Formats: sequence, structure tokens, C-alpha cells
Amino acid sequence: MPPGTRQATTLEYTLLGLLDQGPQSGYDLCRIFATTPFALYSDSPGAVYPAVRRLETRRWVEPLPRGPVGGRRRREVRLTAAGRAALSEWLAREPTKHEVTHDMGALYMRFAFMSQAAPPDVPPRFLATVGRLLEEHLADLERFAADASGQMPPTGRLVFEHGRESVRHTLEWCARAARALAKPARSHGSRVRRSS
Amino acid sequence: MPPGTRQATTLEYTLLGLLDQGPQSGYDLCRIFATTPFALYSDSPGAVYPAVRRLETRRWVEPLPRGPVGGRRRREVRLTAAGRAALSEWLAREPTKHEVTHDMGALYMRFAFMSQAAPPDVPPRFLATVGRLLEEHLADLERFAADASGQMPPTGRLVFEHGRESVRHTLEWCARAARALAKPARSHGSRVRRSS
DNA sequence: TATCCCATGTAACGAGTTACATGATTCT
DNA sequence: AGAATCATGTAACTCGTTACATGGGATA
Repeated sequence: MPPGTRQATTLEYTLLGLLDQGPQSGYDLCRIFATTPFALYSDSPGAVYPAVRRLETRRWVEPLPRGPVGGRRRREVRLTAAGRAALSEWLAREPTKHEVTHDMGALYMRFAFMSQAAPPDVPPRFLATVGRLLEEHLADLERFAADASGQMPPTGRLVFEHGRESVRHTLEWCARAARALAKPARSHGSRVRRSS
Repeated sequence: MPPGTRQATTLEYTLLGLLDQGPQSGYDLCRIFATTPFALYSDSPGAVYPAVRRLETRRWVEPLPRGPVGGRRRREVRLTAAGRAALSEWLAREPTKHEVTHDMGALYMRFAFMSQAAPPDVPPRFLATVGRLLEEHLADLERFAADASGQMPPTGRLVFEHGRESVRHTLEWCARAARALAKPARSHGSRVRRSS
């Protein structure tokens, strides 16, 4: 069957997340990938335009009626109710071990969209699961190190150790992020500091 | 033109690196991806076997003459001189900004193989370049934060900050790794500590 | 008017994923 | 003998990459 049965790709869900903030054109979406550090994916129109079309065949987005006024040619799309539901489902999906070990980037994407497009209990649950899975992964790495660290060449060992450290840092980040979300949101800047 | 003109993929170079440690069969290579944390890529035979074939058409590997003795059916390949040269070229290649920002995983792979398959001046040069590019990237991130951090939703900001921290950690790792390589290799363990 | 950039697409191509097929060998 | 696993491969499919094509609006 043409697209619709198959699982959507991370790129498609990411586009949903971006479109959740308002209607956008294919070009807009390309620009976002090209000009922000969230450029997890390519800015190539050859990837983005077809992905938007797939979202249309899924009925997750629909073209915005073309404004009658002149100006540059634009073709904007917006989320449908089904699209919003698909986004919610993606955001609330339980992270798997495979994602934690092989596709952390997609998880960061998901998390980044959560505070806008998911109920407030989703991000903490997400962080708890990721934290648990990262601890498992860390244990696996320790086990591996115990009986293979000896045979690793120097640079190989350095890479391995950095990987392990990165997992530890991410684990700490999970805890910190959970605390930050628990606190009532506070606007940034030094406004809070009062009387010295 | 069939494979040979085109740039080899990271998977192909990674296989070269693994084969540099001795002849291996396709199955062996699959097992390595499946059982070690260097499983940057999939353990799927559908990826590995065709990649090995491509390496053969490039004349970078060649099949090992089949041992006449019984035992399990195996088809091992080993590096050719051209393969070793291609591996060296890959390892000595100057890292690009795009690799640093979008494909750090491939760079880790390269570095991991360096102490075995490249002259000793290559790893430090690599670390220096990566360090420089990471600093550039960090500056880009700071610039981005300066004028966009305000609009980011809470979880988006947390992801961004974690990304920035990761870059800082990797930067520190580059410095530490360079120092570690500069020191004469020392076997691990607490053997060095003397009389407190 | 000429030129550059905005904006949307398409076509060819290759790699990786998933799933399946097939035997031979070792283990129980 | 039967089961599990070793070991090699192939076929279908889809996505992303690269490169190209087009053409209207802005800018000089």
C-alpha cells in the first residue's frame, strides 16, 4: 500500500512538530533545517517536499487555501486534527532501548516538541524512561569494558570512554531536566535576583 | 558507472578498519556490529554482505583462498594493498565542519581505528582539527542562543542546552585525548602509584 | 530590462532495512 | 534424529541525496 500504512519517518514527525507552531510552506521548513542547530536532517528540498506530500496523503496536513492577494508564490500547509493526534501519539510513545542506544537524536527531537504539543505529564515520564534505559545501557558498557577494554587499541579505548562519559552526562541531564520542569516556569534573565 | 567511481560509504570504510585487524567473514563482521557498542550501524546481513561485495569490486578486499579442511562454511576476505591505502586516506582525511556538526559518529569511528592503521602524527592532527571546528560550532550555538533562546519552548531549550554542553564535553575530551596520546603508552591499572 | 534570489518541484540513483530463503554443522 | 544456530545470500521497498529544471517576483 502507498504511504499511510507504513510507519512515518522521524523526518515526517519532525515536520508535524514544526507545523504544530503554525502553518508553514515547504520552503519555510527547509529554512528551519538550514538555519537552526536543530538541523538534525538535511535542508534539501528533495527530502522535505516529498515528506510534506506524504503527510498530505496521510491526511495529517492539508494545504492552506491560497491567499488571493499577490506576492510570492507560496504553498502553505497546516496540521489537521488527525495530524495533531499523530504528533501526540509520537510524543507520548514509550522510548525503547534501541532508540536510546542507536537514535538518541530522534528522542531529543521528540522531547523538544513536548512542552508545546503534549500534556504536562509526558515530559517527566519520558525523562524517567530514558533515564532508566540509559542506566541499563551504561551497565552494558561497563560489562563490555570489563572483559574487552584490555584488547582495545589506544584511540579505540578513548572513543569508548568518551561514549561512556556521554551517557553519564546525558543521565545527569535527565535528572536536571526533570527538576527544571518540576519547578514552576520562570522567565530567564537576572530578573529574579532581588536586593543584591 | 558501477561502484568504484563513487565515494565509499562510512560503512565500507568501517569494514576496512575492521578487516585491518585480520581477515574476517561477513558473518564475523555482522557479529561485531551486533555484540559491541561500536554498533554504529546495523548488524543486518542485508547491509554488510553487499558492502563487502562492493569492497571486492573496488579491489580493496579479496577473498581468502578457502581452507581445504572441513568445518563450517566460511568466506573470508582480507585487505589488499589498495584497501590499506584507501583506509589510510580515510583516516588521514581532514575532518570538515559538516562532519563535526552532522556526523560525529563517523569521526569517532575514524579515530578509533587510527592508532592501529595510521602513522602516529595522524591522531593528534585529527584532534586538533576537530577541536578547532567544535569551537567554531560552539560559537555558532552561542550566537544562536543569543537571539533565539527567548522564543524556545522549555523542553526545546533544555535540548539545546544539552547539545551545547555535549559540544563542550567533547571539546574537553579532545584536549584530554591529545594529552593521553602524547604521554608514552602506559598499561592501565593502578600500577604507577608509588609510595603515595 | 537584466539579474538575482525566492520557491517549488522532479528524476536518477544508491544505500540501508526488513524479510525471506537456503543449507550445512554442531548440540542435545 | 531433531533442534538450534552458524553462515551466506537475495528481493522488494523506501527514503534521502544530488543535481537539475522552472519560473515568478524583487532589485539594480
